[in-house]
Formats: sequence, C-alpha cells, structure tokens
Amino acid sequence: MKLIDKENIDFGLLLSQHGLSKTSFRKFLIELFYKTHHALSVDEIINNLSYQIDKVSIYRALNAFEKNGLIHKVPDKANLIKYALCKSECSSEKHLHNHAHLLCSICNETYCINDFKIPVVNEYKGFLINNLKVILEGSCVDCQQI
Amino acid sequence: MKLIDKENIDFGLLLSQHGLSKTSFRKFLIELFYKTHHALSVDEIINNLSYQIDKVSIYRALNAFEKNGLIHKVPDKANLIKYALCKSECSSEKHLHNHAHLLCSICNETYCINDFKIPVVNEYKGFLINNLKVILEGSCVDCQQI
DNA sequence: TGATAAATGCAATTGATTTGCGTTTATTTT
DNA sequence: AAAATAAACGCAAATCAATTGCATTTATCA
Repeated sequence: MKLIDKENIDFGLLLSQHGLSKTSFRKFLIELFYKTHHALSVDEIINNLSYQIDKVSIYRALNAFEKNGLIHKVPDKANLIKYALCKSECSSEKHLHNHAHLLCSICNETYCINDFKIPVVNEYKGFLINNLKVILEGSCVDCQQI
Repeated sequence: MKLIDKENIDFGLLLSQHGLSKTSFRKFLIELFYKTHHALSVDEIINNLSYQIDKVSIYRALNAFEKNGLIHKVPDKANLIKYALCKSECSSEKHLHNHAHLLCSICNETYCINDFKIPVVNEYKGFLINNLKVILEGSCVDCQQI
C-alpha cells in the first residue's frame, strides 16, 4: 500500500480511506498537515494556499477531517481552534491521543510531542479521570534565537 | 485585619486593597467567587444575581479582577472564558498558579486543585518551559451519582 | 452515463467578547 | 462636606471566530 511509503503518500487514497471525497482542496489540505510540523489554524491554512478559498469550506473540511479521524484539536493560547495530524491509530470511531503539547508563547505555535511521559491518574478524590492533558508553555527553539 | 477571618471577609476592603472601587456589584461578585468552589462563567454569574446587570459590566469586572490579581482564567471545555479565585500570593504584577484543573465532562464545571503534583520540566528538546498545565478530564463526584 | 451523495460558495446568523461614549457612582482633593 | 477626578455602569454598536441554510458544483457509485 502506497501509504506506507512516507515520502510518497497518496493523499487522495488517504481521503478515500477515511470516507472523504478527494477534492483538490482537501488533498491540498491533508498534504499541508503532513508537511507542517505544528498545529494549523484556519488563517495559517489560508496563508499557505495559492488560490482563494472560502473560509467556510476550510471549517467544514476541518470538521470532517476531525470527525473521520484524520486530525485532532489542539490547545491554543488565544482559544482559537487549531488542528494537528492524528496518529494512524485514530479513526472516526475513536481518537486515541494522550500526548502532551508544546505551546510557544512567542510565536504561538502548538506542537504535539509523543514522547513526553504523561502521568497516569485514574481517580482523584472521587473524581474519575479518563483523560489527562499536559500543556508545556514556553519558548520554542526558533523564537529563542531572535 | 478582618481579611484573616475566613468566615467574615470584608470584601469591600479586599477590593480596595487590589485597587478596585467597591461597588455593590463588585462586592457581590468577589463574594460569589469566595462562596463558589468551582470556576465561574459569565452566565453562571448572571444566574446567581438577584437583579439585572449588563453583561458588559460583568466582562469588565472580570477583566479588572484578573488584571489586579484577584482571579485567574481556567480552562473550559467549550472554549469559554471562565475564572476562579486566585491564591493570595497573586497580585497585579504576577499571577502565580501552577495548580492542576479538574474538568467534569458531564456538568462541565472546572475545579482548581492545589495538591496535585505537577511534573517539573524546565526544558524539553531545546524548548524552554516556564509553565506546565495539567487538566484532568473525567466525571466529578456529583455527576457519577446521577 | 445517470443518479446520489459530498463539497463548495455566498449570504446571513450566532454567540461570546469588546469598544465607544455619555451617565452614574465612588474616590480623592480642597 | 462640596468640588474635582477617576472608576464603574448601561446602552448601542462593533468585532471576530465559527456555524447554518441553500443553491450550485464536483465527486462517487450503481
């Protein structure tokens, strides 16, 4: 399957496999997520586009991608909606994320990190925990060099 | 000083000490934060009021309280702005919070917890960390009993 | 190819939050 | 305590991200 070849992903196929139509914009969008190593906001998507597209279509594409297990929401400082690529285990049935997020206070980018050890807590004073989020705030490598 | 008496806080004095005018609404509001054990949204504040007040005045009071070190923003599931009481160490110069938050997925209340041990991380792969947020999501004691 | 479903564009709406401004209330000064 | 100054309030309007409705276009499937 082409998908295994990291360098040459068939984004149309990827969309199909997730029950989505392969329109030129959606192929562009999923490819953009694969190329970008931080979470994307609607405005950043627009900035990467060489042609005009309605914001509504972006919102709808993001919602559809999330619903079908391709991307997930990530925290953002300004309470905007941002998305990042899911790990391959995710599907429309269930998102499996328990990774931490790095949030740069200077450039306001969000990065997913998969090797940060998240504390395991199932219960706290009668409160049943089923998800534990960790957000590391600070300054990213690029911003420290300015 | 009256403030030390937990049962009988002088909320007017508290406002003055934080550089705020003691209007009847703001006295009510800071008292509400002291009485309530979870974070408050604008709508919840309105529900607790026995008289009408403009939402704008609530937003301005919350912004002023935060600016002057009385309350701090807390995470909320719906990306709303919610606030909770600060610890006494906070001031207009600096907010000192490194406590975790409990977020009930059912009633959507946010609770601050001060005795959860937050991991200490100063650096992660060149990223300098100056704040680490922990959000515990699950179901609170009250909601489990329904 | 034709029928059906999904995606798009445009206009309009929603909902939380903010801003401007004139008025009221509180604080400070005389 | 009254006048002067500053903070808070109320109302209307604006902003801004995100959503919805609907007609049109594009993709999928039989």
